[in-house]
Order: sequence, then structure tokens, then C-alpha cells
Amino acid sequence: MKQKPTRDGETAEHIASVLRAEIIAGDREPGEVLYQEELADRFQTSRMPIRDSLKILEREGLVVVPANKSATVSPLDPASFVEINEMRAVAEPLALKIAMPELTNRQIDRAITIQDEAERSDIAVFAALNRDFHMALIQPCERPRLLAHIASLNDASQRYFHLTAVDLDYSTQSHDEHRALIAACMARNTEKACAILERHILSASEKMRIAMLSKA
Amino acid sequence: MKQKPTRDGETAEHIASVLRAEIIAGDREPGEVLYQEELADRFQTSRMPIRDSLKILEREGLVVVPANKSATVSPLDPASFVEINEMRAVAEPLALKIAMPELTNRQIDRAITIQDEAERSDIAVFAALNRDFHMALIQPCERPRLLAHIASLNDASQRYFHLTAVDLDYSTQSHDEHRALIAACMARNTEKACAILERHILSASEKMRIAMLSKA
DNA sequence: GATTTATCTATTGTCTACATTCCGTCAAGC
DNA sequence: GCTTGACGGAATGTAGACAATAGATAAATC
Repeated sequence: MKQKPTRDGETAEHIASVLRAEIIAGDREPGEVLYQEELADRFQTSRMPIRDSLKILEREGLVVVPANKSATVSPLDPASFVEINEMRAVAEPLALKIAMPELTNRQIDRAITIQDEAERSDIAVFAALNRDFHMALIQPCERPRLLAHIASLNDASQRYFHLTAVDLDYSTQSHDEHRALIAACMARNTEKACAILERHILSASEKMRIAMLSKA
Repeated sequence: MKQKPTRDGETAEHIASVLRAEIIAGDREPGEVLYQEELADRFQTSRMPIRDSLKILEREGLVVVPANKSATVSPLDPASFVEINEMRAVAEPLALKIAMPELTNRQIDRAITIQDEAERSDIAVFAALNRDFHMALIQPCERPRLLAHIASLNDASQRYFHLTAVDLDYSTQSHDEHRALIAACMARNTEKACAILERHILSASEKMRIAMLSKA
């Protein structure tokens, strides 16, 4: 029962991961101000590790940390959503292409399990499972930098799920595309799998962009 | 003559940029230990801003900062070099594709100027000009996240230039490819330009990888 | 009354001191 | 001789105090 490691050298990472989860889940509004002192109080620490964690999140694009001013949760805007998904649409197929020869049946099964659950879940969990599914298939690529990059993009992208009520229509299409992707992977058809993945990302992006605009 | 702003909220960024330049230029060996106190002494500041700057460089992949241990200049290894260039090979053509409609003749002229100088320079300057050339053509794409990503990859990639003596053969080929890229941009042939760019990055990567292996 | 300037408060940036961790060294035990 | 564990120095992690900044509010001037 390690309840309070007085110092582990990783408190900042821990705090960052808590805040990251909150921001991604939409628990914190875009533009919300993050006061160092307030967070220090909450996490029972000094402002120093808080500052570190805010810098980590800044790098991931989840918060904005202006010099000499308070940090804020970064805004959600259509342009940046489009940009993030343009980047995903080239990065994920690249990872998949590299991962494919290393991809085991066992790993595909894991992706199927995730997808099964995603189809039974409501939106809040769906967003997270959607991300897990995408990460599962590309994990074997053994490219740490690429994987971190993609994970970061997925986090950023996931924030937008809460803006647009994901309607039944989109969910169905998304599930179909995931199933098709799985099939292509099982057939070890790299080219087809990558093409499906790219189109899947771009079409989801486009659907949500339209939904965002019609709401705003 | 502002020689010592006691506090500007950006000292860490400044320090990071100095260290970044040193690491990229190869002035600091991979694996070299970076002591906080030593750097604090050098930059006439406390360890605090130093810590921040090391974290910044860590996010860019230029240094490694293990918990509770001293930071070191990140190692150079062929696998990570390949990874970086695989990522460049998809990110840069994407940026170029988006930038092309916005690309002005004036901006192409700037790229030409850079290329002219690169062809007259020795390797130390060449590495920097090579990066500037790549950034120049994609600048108009108006994708801050994508541009930052590419800039970071180019920094990381540039470090490897000093490992392999860039022989005449490669320089010539690189210059030819840059010229072809410029021509495609002037003709506003997006597809061709992107294809040239992708092949250029991958072939340069492959050449240097082989050079690295034969040296090690 | 509008506009500029001064002041005041809330918040961040940095410094110094101390706690903790890491790692090499050395002694003890097998 | 080799391994194990304790010790100590050197380096990092964190806390709390202080300095500097930004933004709002009040005061002064025209």
C-alpha cells in the first residue's frame, strides 16, 4: 500500500496523465484556466511538478502555456481538427504498413475484442475504445517515435468526439470500416489495409467536421 | 542593449535553443552527460530553467532525461534514423501538397536562393541549408502542428549528417533532386513534386544508412 | 467625460535550501 | 575470489520564499 511516495521523480508524468485524461474526456472545457496553485493544492504537491506537467501537456497540444500567464485548456477548432486528421491519415497507414509483417493472429484477435466491445458501448467509452483499436493494430511496428506521435494525435482527435454527437449513421459506418480493416489484416493484404485505414480516418474526419460546422 | 533581462519568462526556451543548435551541429557527442549545475553555471542561472530546457529538448528527442539521473545527449543509431526519415517521407509531401496552392513565386525564389548557396557550401553549412530548403517550400501550408512536427524531424535528421561524411556523389544527387523539385513547384505540378520529395527523402535516407553501417 | 497614468493584486518565474535517489566504493561473509 | 550489503559523495527532485509580470482598478489630468 504505497500511498504517498514522497518523491519518485515521476510525479509530473503522473499529474500530466491525470489531467490528460480529464481533458480528453471533455471534463475540462476548452479555454478553462489552469492555475498552478490550485492544481498544486489538489495534487498535494508544490507548483514545481505542476509546471512540468503543464509543459508536457503543452507539447501534446492539449494546453496552452503563455509566458507569464496562466495555462488554459487549448481550444477546439475545426481547422486544427482537420490538421490533426490529415496527419493521422498519413502516419497511421505508415505504421500499419511496417507493422503488418510482424502482426500476429493473437494481436488481431485483441483488436477484434476491442472492436466487439466498442460496438456495444455508448459514446463516452466508444471514443476511448476507438483509439485503442487504432493503436492495437500498429503496435508491432517497433517505431517508438512514430507510435508516440500517433498516440498524441489520437488523444487530440478524441477530444472532438464530445463536440459532435456521434450519430448512429457514423457509428455504423465506422464499425463497418473497422471490420473491413480487420479482414484485410487477417488476409495480410498490406496495401488494401492501408488504403482502408486512410479512407477511414479521412471520412470520419470529414463527417465530424461537417457536424461541427452545422452546430456552430 | 538589453544584456540581461532579469526575467522574461522565456529563458528556458533560449537555453534550449542554444543547446539544440550545439547538439544538431554535432558539437556535443551522443551520450554526453549534461549536468544541470554545470549548465546553470554556464548560463548564469539556477538549475530550474535548465531543467525546463532539458525537458524541451527531451520532447524533441535530442536528449534523454531519465528520472533521478543526469540527462544525456540522445544516442545516434541507424534504427532511429530510419524511423525519422520514414516519418519525414510521409509528413513533408503532405505539407507540400497542402502548401502548393498557396505557394507564391516569391517563395519559390527564396528556396532557389537557399539552394544556390547550399551548392556552394561545405558540409557544416550544407546541413543547415538543406533543412532550410525543405522548410521553405512547405511553409505556406498553414498547419502549425504539422510544420512543428516536420521541423523537429528535420532537426533530429540533421544530426546524422555529421556521422557520414557526405561524399560528393550524394551531394550531387541531392542537388539534382532539389532542382527537380523546384521545377515541379514552378510548374505547379503537385503530384510530381510530392513524388520527387518522397523519393528524395527516402533515397537520401538509404544512402546515409548504408554509409553509417559501413563505418560502424 | 474621456484618456492617460499610477497603483494594487493575483499569478507566474526563479532562486535557494533541503530531501531523496543513484552509483561507485569498500568491507564483510561465504 | 566472488558476491552481497552498507556507506558516502554527487546529482537530481521538491518545497517554500521572493521577484517580476500582467491585468484590473483607481486616480489624476486635460
